[in-house]
Amino acid sequence: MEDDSWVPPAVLVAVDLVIFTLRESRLQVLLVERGIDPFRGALALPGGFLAHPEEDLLDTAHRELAEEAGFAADQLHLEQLGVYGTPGRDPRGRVVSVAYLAITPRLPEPVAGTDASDAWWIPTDRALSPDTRLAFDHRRIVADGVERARTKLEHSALATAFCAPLFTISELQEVYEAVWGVRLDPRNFYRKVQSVDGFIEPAGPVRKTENGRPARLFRPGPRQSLHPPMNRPPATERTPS
Amino acid sequence: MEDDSWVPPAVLVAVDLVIFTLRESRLQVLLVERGIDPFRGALALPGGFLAHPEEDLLDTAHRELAEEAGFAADQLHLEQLGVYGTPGRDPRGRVVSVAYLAITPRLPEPVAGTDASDAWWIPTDRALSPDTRLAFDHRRIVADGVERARTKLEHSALATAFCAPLFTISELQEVYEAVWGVRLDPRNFYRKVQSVDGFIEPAGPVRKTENGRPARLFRPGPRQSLHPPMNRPPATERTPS
DNA sequence: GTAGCTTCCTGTCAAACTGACAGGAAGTGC
DNA sequence: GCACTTCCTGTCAGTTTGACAGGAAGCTAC
Repeated sequence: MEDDSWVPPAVLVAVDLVIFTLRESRLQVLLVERGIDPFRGALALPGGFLAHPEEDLLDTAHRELAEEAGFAADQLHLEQLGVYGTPGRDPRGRVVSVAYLAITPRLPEPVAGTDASDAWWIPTDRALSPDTRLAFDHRRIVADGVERARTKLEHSALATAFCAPLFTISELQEVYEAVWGVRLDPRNFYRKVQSVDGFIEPAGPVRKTENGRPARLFRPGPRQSLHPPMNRPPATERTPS
Repeated sequence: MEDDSWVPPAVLVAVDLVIFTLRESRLQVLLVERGIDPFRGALALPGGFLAHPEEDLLDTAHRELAEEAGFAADQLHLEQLGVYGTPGRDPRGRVVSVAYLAITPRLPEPVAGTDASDAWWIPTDRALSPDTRLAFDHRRIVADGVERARTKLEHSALATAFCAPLFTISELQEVYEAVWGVRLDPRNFYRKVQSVDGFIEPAGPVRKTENGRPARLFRPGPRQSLHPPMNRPPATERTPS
């Protein structure tokens, strides 16, 4: 500060994406196999550096989302997760990475026509298990993403981002059960979810078939924050069998 | 990506601090008057660039905290708030700023012996009012900080960070009332706050005098997350007279 | 000392919410 | 038709919430 000729140091800024979806009733995250060093062969979050010095961070996230996973901007939830800038987290040099949390409904095909062709949906509990090797500090970032999703489910309408535009109440319950790793009583869930003011609203008299009695369809309501919040049961912390 | 000679762009990384405290029963934020262009004379959050290319972000935050406000590392709560990297937010060039949220108990002297001598505690509602000119996008950052504090008060023990090591229940209530901008019933607050498991614990038979009947003292409990959460009343959104 | 003031703390009560559970409604396949 | 599925409505006891009464324990004024 005292030295007028002092110039602040410049660092590389990257964007990493934690993309969540629900598949086979489990919370899964999109990971790519790295084709280059460092961490060649390890799994990593999709992401990359700013394309040019004036690219907005959110634009970078959207661009990577399209390039690496083929997602259009408007079909998913996207929010900032945090910054990860510990020196030494990237062996190539100082890289500050901005992590974004993206949530998408289950898509017809896993990952189609992507730039990084070696991309897979991995259940989060497997991604976080000790014997899965993740590049950089991406294990921590995934863990933070899971934690964020868990708490946001309590007092925001985030769960609907996992669902198609129209969904049934049991589909919504499936989201809560998968992310929280708990079983919920369908009847109490049914009552609760409809009593929270602008959470979900009925979508016409339309119905839908599968196996049993047809279920009513709902769409996301206007409310983003839930009052009163959804009640997370005292953590059995076991994935529902 | 296709061009092997492509080099990712480097940008400047700064750290900004949203430092909250409680003074005169109001939530206040520490702002400094800028002595240099751009935004000379406007109010801004304390902060600065990385001192050297290998400085950790959290270290930068602690260093600025000490330099600009004279706070030691261990006497306050510090957490990451978010990243602000819109191109054009700093007229001098591309700057990506990492905002940290700091919370400190009320201190004997406002701001003593600081580097930036023109620092003041400003009530947040005044800082956010239209006729206060804040530098850069700091208005947005302060607003995000307030919002973060409000929601974290609901389901974390953050409120105790505003208090001295030992505090009374009414002091704790004062925090909730100031940050939420609501009046709470002391009797219900008293009951609720003690029923939440590890939130606060009694600190000896010690007492303390002021004006009326002496109050029992408490210290922060081990629990960081509150189950069940504190209940935020349906937003009158008026500061308590 | 007592009256009057302050703030702190305990207790009560009705309304609302929660968790556990019974059982009927509306589809499917056989 | 029957068995089986899932969806939806209801009941009921235990807990939590919000509103409020009133006593306890300090201070100051007289």
